[in-house]
Amino acid sequence: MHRHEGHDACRSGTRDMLARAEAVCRERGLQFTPLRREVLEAVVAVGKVQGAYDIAERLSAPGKRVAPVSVYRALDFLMEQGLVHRIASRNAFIPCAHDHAPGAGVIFLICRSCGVVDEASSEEVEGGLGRTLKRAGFTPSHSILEVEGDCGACRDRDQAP
Amino acid sequence: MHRHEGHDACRSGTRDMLARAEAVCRERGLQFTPLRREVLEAVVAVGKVQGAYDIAERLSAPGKRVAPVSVYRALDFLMEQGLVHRIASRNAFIPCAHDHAPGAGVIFLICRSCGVVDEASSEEVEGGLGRTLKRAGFTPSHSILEVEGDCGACRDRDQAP
DNA sequence: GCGGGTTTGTTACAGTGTATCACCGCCGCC
DNA sequence: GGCGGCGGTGATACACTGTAACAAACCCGC
Repeated sequence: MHRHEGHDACRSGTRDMLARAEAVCRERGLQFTPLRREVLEAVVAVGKVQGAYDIAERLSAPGKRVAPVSVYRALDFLMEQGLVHRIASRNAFIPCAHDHAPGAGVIFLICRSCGVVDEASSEEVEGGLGRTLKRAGFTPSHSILEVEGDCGACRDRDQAP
Repeated sequence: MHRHEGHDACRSGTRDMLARAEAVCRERGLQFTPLRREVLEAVVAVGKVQGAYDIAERLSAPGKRVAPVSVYRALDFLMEQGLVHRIASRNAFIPCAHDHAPGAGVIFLICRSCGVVDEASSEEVEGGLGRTLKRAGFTPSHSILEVEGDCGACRDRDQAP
């Protein structure tokens, strides 16, 4: 089991993220278009959960409107490439913090006060879940594990104002 | 770790469920009104995931329309009492199969072909998750764990037609 | 240049959930 | 009996989330 390097590392890079996206697309023969880049930039820049309509609004400017449907299409693409995650309990999207195995059991830690989402993983959880499903005679196709609560940073901030 | 008794037992009882609901409400000094009863009946009777609008339609009849907003209010109430669960990945609702500790880490097993939702639990998963959160410095308020896939019954049916 | 695939823009619409206000029924109180 | 409060319901309207369908633009290889 391991845990990743923290938000600073995640946030380290709009640049890193874009570089990763470009690499992924080149490698797979897919187009990393301006719209897809802008949507990814918006998701990474904010770093918190935000809805597709928030992103659309953020990308829109007087004279240049980005329709939600375009954002959805870009997000679908980015999710297929594993660059963005969808948070089901919030109908919202976040950047993928780092490369993890495509089907890996990611645990999303959603802070309800600051909206930052951390990613964790645990072989213990994953193994236990696999055994539980097997015992239940259930064949999984995919699973989501989202935890809402307070992140350490917010707790510290609230306690020492 | 344990697993519950299977769908037959869950389904055993619209009657059991209603009795439980009445008991819960009486005990807590809350009203188990006709509307709330009807909504709970509809959720239990179908047994599969269904949206609030499905329930509203099911309860409506020529001359007696039940508005979705009323269904939502009843569902909110029933969820607060732990009689109904919400499946975030489907925007849908199911009856709570049985009494589990209010905050317990329930695992939802959602069959994508028949729509039946089984509930499981695992101390291994729960313990591992707790340790992972602690290590991440994250204080959970609540979590959801939903797995989509094929239940044993559907797999058997499909393999031996 | 041309044909065929992919991407984007645009409009419209379906599905999900909430806010607001009025009304009703009930209960306790004067 | 009358009055006021309170929770529940009905009804309308609206906000938010997501998708369908079609046309136009773009790119790329031929």
